[in-house]
Amino acid sequence: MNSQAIEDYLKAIYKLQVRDSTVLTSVLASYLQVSPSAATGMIKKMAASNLVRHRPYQGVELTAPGEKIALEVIRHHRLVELYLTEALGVPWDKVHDEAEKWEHVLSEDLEDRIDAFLGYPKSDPHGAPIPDRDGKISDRDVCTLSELSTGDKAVIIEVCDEDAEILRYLGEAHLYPRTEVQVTSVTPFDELMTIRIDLGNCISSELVVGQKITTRILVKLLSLDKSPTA
Amino acid sequence: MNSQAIEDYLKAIYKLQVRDSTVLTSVLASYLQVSPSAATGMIKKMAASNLVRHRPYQGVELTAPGEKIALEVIRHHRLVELYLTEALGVPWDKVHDEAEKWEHVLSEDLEDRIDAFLGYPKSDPHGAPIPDRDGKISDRDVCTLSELSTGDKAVIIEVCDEDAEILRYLGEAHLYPRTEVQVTSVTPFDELMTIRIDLGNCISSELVVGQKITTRILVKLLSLDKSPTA
DNA sequence: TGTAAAGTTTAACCGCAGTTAAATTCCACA
DNA sequence: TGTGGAATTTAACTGCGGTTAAACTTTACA
Repeated sequence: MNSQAIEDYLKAIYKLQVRDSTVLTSVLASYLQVSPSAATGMIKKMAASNLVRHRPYQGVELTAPGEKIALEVIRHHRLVELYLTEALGVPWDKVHDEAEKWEHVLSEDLEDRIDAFLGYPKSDPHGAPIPDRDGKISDRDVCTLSELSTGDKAVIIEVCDEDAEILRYLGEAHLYPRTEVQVTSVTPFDELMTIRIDLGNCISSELVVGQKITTRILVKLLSLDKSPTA
Repeated sequence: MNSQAIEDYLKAIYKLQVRDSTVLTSVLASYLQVSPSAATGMIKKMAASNLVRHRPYQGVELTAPGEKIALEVIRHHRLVELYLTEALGVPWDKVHDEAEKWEHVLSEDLEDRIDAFLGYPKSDPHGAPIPDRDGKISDRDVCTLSELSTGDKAVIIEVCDEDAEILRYLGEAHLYPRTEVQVTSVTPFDELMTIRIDLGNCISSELVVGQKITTRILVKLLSLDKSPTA
């Protein structure tokens, strides 16, 4: 069995690899809030167990066994997040921190029971995909909200779950997964985006959001209608 | 916050104090499966934090703050045991080991949600009382099954939860909390006890049990009818 | 009442995961 | 192409919770 610390490192490397296929020690260290030397030490230990590949001074990459463990931890995390929301009504800005603790103590048996209780779900409350038992994640055709242009219509697929304050803000604005939005306008330089949010029942609201928000929302483009609304 | 290790020590001392008000280092060490010197070390650390009182070579006792923490951990443990049984259908011989892990990562918020979900229960699946939020445990008028005599009728209040094999055996025999039993006979020397078990619907079964079992079952005496059935 | 055995504590050590400080390597730029 | 600065790694150390071995109490009994 791997320690909780190693599980946290593997999960972090997995997440950081999405952006850059090789992860620098300093990036990993600051993500995990430890000193660079602590990260180096753990990297060497994990490399010795063949969980990561380490090219000194160049960065680190998961091996197949390392990625497998990372995906198991992520599966635990996301199942627990959804379970806490569905079964116990924990608000969506709190489930992440709880799941950070629970993911490390979840037995296979309990994982299966929770999975069955939830009806073998495909995504967590923030829209993040839940890997299946073999660690497979279904492909998705998404981009960030910030990549859209004026007139684009899209449906929210996923929001970043790691900042509770942002989640509370998004919740108040009804920016949940499955909510439809349309880009009304984008300002130059700051790229402030005005979006129309579909609240259902033919009601909608408008909101101006900056890149702190637009880069943390993944959407699926619905139409390519570029005609300016103005 | 106290470490998981300290929580485990406090809980262990609490349980061992039920038998003997002062707990010997060796007894604590063997209960926790660590060396006596490890126990001594932790005892000294906990004494320095005023969680226990230590009389060297004589034993250890919980202080009021130490008992408070022990009861909080026990409350977590028993709530989780019941929750896993009720909400996820985990069999009663497995919930103990799961709860040993979960009890240390349960937030106050989640504790409250689980408590409410379960309807503020008073006892866990094995019949052990759940302390309330202030650590209070309601008084019970119980004795061990081994203390009964021929002819005594009693209702099972609690069974020891720490041995999964015994729990499976008890489950097969329908020896759950709230089951009624009557002592049919007791052999001399070995004190093998024949008991009639009320299975409901006017069906009953008979079983011969030794002290390994009879000392691990807490009952409440229903009648003092001592007339031998023979 | 002296002593041996049993129980307890102390001492020296280990692995884990972190720290700071020093040494090393890499890279970009003059 | 040499060199300074930034990133990385190594070295020395810390606290935690465990270990074994040695030293020390306590106690029971001859």
